Amino acid sequence: MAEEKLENEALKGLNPEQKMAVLTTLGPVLIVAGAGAGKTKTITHRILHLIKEGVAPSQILAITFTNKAAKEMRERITHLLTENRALNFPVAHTEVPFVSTFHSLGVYLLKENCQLLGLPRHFSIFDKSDSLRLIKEILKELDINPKQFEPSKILNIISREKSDLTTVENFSGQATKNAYSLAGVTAKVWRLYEDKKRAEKALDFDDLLLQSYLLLKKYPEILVYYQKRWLYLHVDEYQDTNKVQYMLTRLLAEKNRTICVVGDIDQNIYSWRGADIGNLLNFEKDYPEAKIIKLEQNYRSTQTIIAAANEVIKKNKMRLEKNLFTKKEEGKKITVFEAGNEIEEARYLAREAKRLQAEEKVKLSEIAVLYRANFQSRVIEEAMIAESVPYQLLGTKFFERKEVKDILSFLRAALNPDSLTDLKRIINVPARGLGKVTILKVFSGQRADLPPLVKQKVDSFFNLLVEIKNKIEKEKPTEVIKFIITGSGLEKELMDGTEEDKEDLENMKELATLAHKYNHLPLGEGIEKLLEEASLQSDQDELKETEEAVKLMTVHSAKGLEFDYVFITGLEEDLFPHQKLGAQRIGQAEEEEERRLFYVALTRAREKLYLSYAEIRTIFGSQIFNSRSRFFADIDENLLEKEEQFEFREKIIYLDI
DNA sequence: CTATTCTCGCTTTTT
DNA sequence: GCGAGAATAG
Repeated sequence: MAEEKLENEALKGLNPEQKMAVLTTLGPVLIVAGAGAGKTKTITHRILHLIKEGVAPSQILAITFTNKAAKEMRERITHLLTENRALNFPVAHTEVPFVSTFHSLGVYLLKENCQLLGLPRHFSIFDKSDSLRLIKEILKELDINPKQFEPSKILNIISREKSDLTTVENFSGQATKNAYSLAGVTAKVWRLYEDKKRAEKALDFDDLLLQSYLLLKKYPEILVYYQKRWLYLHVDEYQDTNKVQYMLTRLLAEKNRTICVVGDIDQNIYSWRGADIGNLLNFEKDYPEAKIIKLEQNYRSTQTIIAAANEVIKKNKMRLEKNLFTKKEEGKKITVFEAGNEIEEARYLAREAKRLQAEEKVKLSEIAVLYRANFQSRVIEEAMIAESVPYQLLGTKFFERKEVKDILSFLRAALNPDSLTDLKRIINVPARGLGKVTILKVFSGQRADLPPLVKQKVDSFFNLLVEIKNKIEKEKPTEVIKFIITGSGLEKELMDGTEEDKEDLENMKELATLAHKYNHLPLGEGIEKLLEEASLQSDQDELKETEEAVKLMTVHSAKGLEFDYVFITGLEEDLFPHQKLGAQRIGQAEEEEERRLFYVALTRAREKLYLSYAEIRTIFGSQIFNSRSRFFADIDENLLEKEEQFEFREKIIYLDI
């Protein structure tokens, strides 16, 4: 019986030979699978099989694309292990496979070897806005016009180069040509950026991967250590790996060659971030002895949905031939709704969701609304509120909220006194009467020369940080955060402020609540984990997972998820497929990536799809007329039905301001 | 030197 | 229609 439960859906579709290959091949395995074929499940199954065969869980490493996926996989493995204890698994229950994202793995590797790298254990992790602020500062120092050389563009180049394993040194070497070109400026800025970052004892997102790679490359004995430690490697969403991730994987796998990767080139939607499908296509070259397994049966969607998805993706030229099939029923037709504008579109979604719940007894949590760009969520939220449909917005980063970042900065600054970025952020939070000039003086070591009154204020701020540090060593994370809120005077300030202030305070308290789950860890370690989770943008949404609500998210963040009912919105030219403002027609490669993205969106649905678009959309406050997306032409008319319920076509009343 | 008001430019997608 | 920097008032 228990054996039966171990059997997973994905493997049922394989012929016995393939099944054996997945489970028993210890050498390299490449699983090429379509959407909904059970890629992640297959990895999970293989891991369990290894354990069953006597492999210690601690010798297994699995890399997933998101933290959420990692968490789910860990839970599933733990669950199945407990369930199958009766089968006499040779497992000590303290042992768990190491399941994480590449970035978490990076943090882990760098922390374990921090002394060697000259880093403190509590190194800060820069997010994009931290990096951007630093680059702006550098441009100012260099007296470079940020309009001529945009900070975000410079950061993008640096980030892409780092993902491609280019270090500052290499880049400066290449880009000596013209000091006034973008490359020249970038080289100069990048150098300073690295220096300042190092002085702050901080790493940025790309460093987590690049530095990990360089560590293993530079110290062969360390590499050997990890190769011995993780004998069995698994990588999910292999098509989305970039060069650093690929090289890191290769280093860890090249000796044992017991690597199993899973991917689908039709779902490569991160090439803008350096993801290279070549990594997947070249797997056979890297590991000539590799077994290749194709999974084409989809266990998720109805025939209608699969037919539409197949038709869409077939239009792409840069792909391997693959045809998904399903044994599920034909299913409902795809509903197309043409809205006059985005408000009407949003109202339709909200009402239809409400109708589905009332008339078809659909759980709201089984309904997802997908869109191309985050700004589209606003109108949808407003409609959900107006129609009083409970919703949950995914992807709004709780940790990116200003007030939450402030609290986190207090923690970071207390632990890492070198972190100028954090100090600058909070030295005047709440307003202590310390402005730009004072801050400049404080950080250029002129603290003693300040006017007495100002000096007193500055000193009390630094005393607060010391107090926080003491609390971290003595109290549980929840208590530390509560102390920051009260001790800093933020509570007093915000309590009798505006409605918005009170909301900010609520979010800060929410952080204290969230920190609760780290309370059981040894003192100090909890805060460390909290900061790590915050920097790596792990999902905090799970907190409200139980809530019965429609889920709103971008197509990108819907990857790997599935829902019974899926609305794909904003299907207009220039929006989906997206086209940068003012750019010329999108090229072949871009169009194909957008099409893959659309394919990902389509294949999220189990039961039914809704496609909608607006004839007029307000962007930046001005009205844009758009024609419907070219992707409609890819889908057979017979699979579609038009929404003709004109009750939704009410006149929209425009408020004059 | 700091606090407040004002204006301009902006938006893919994310670990 | 918002949020970060500049201009201006205190």
